[in-house]
Amino acid sequence: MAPKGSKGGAKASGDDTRARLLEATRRCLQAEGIAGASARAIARHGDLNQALVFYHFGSVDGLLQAAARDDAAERAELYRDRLADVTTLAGLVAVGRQIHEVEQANGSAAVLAQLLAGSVSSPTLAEAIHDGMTTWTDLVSDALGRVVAGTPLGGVVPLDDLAFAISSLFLGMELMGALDPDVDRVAGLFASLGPVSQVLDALLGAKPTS
Amino acid sequence: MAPKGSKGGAKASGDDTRARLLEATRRCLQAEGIAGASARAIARHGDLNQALVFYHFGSVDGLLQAAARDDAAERAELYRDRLADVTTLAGLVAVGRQIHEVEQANGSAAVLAQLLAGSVSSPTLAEAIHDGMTTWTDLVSDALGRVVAGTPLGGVVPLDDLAFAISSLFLGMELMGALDPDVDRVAGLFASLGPVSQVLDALLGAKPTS
DNA sequence: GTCTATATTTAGATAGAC
DNA sequence: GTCTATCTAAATATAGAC
Repeated sequence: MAPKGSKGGAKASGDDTRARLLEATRRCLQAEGIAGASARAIARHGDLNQALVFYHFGSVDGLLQAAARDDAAERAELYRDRLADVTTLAGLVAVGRQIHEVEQANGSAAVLAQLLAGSVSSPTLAEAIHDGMTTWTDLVSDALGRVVAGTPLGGVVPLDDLAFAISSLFLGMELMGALDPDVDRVAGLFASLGPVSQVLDALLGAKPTS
Repeated sequence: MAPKGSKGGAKASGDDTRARLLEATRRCLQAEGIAGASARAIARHGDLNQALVFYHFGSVDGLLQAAARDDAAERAELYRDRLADVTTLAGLVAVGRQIHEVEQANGSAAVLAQLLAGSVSSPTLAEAIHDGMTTWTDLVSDALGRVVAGTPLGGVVPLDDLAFAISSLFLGMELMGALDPDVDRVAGLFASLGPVSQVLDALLGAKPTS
């Protein structure tokens, strides 16, 4: 299953190994957390050799930074289109619900939370996360702008502050929701937030366009 | 400054050491994160001997559990009265703002976030955090109940789900806000959320009692 | 209860064979 | 590029002196 032999013109070269290391990092962060994400532990999660971490990324911290940037790019890619269609609060909640479902299978918010926890002792990791976060909050901010446009809240709501809050909400929920995995509180929240958002849309006089 | 001699009838006994270890744990989690919270690192932050961790708490994980329970108790103590007075959304936002200010000086949410990050690899730590979290979310849930009572949202809003969301929001904001400590985004959010909550209170026809 | 070793394991990181 | 072997530092945890 591991493509290490010389096969045709395929590059058995390091690009594949780098990708596998990044994927192993994600899985390790989910299973063991940032405190358990050693070079050896990461390598185990991808059936790789521990030394490859340092050959390809210089250090464990370097690998974590790369994972942070890689994850951010993938996240933006995944949700850009969905968020671009949002024009109402109910629509935003619906997309949030979808994102949570993807996230459940995906675990990328859990990974991000672990990376954030690790960033307190690594300024370089903090910077890598910060960079990736802005592209994400920009997407949310644009969606919010369309939601409040033409409502009494237009001009009153600080879009970027609220985008920051919504992003934080997702992250925090993922962290707290992991406390008892039996009940999916986030799913429950979105389910009952549907009706609430419709009430609020009505109160705000929103005009759905989609 | 360290009370280690035999002084009058004061107990130079272990109670004081336990408290100092717990305080050192808080400081260490804030400065080094869960990944750097070793017995030695914690001891350094309180000018204590590394072996005391194991004598008093059995293991590093045991100390982290104790810190989680201790923090939860202190948090409930601190905010119970403030939240008990909340009857409007604007009032809730105002209290949230106060809590954030205390938190800025205090750092307890940052500590909690680190403990949560560590809980993925320690079921016992997860349980300790979970226990402390419910008393906190109960307080928020009660406050929310008073806010929506008599508004169109009464009966529509699931109080416990929303309390979960609000608690998650605080936690996530603290994590994300640490990314660039120059700008206090949380303070900015609360500042501009004041007017918004007043608009919403008006829309909901809330009748302030305080 | 507190300290000084110390035994044991695991961590990050590198050298050198292949 | 990948692997084995290895150096060094740091971790958990304990034993035993005080």
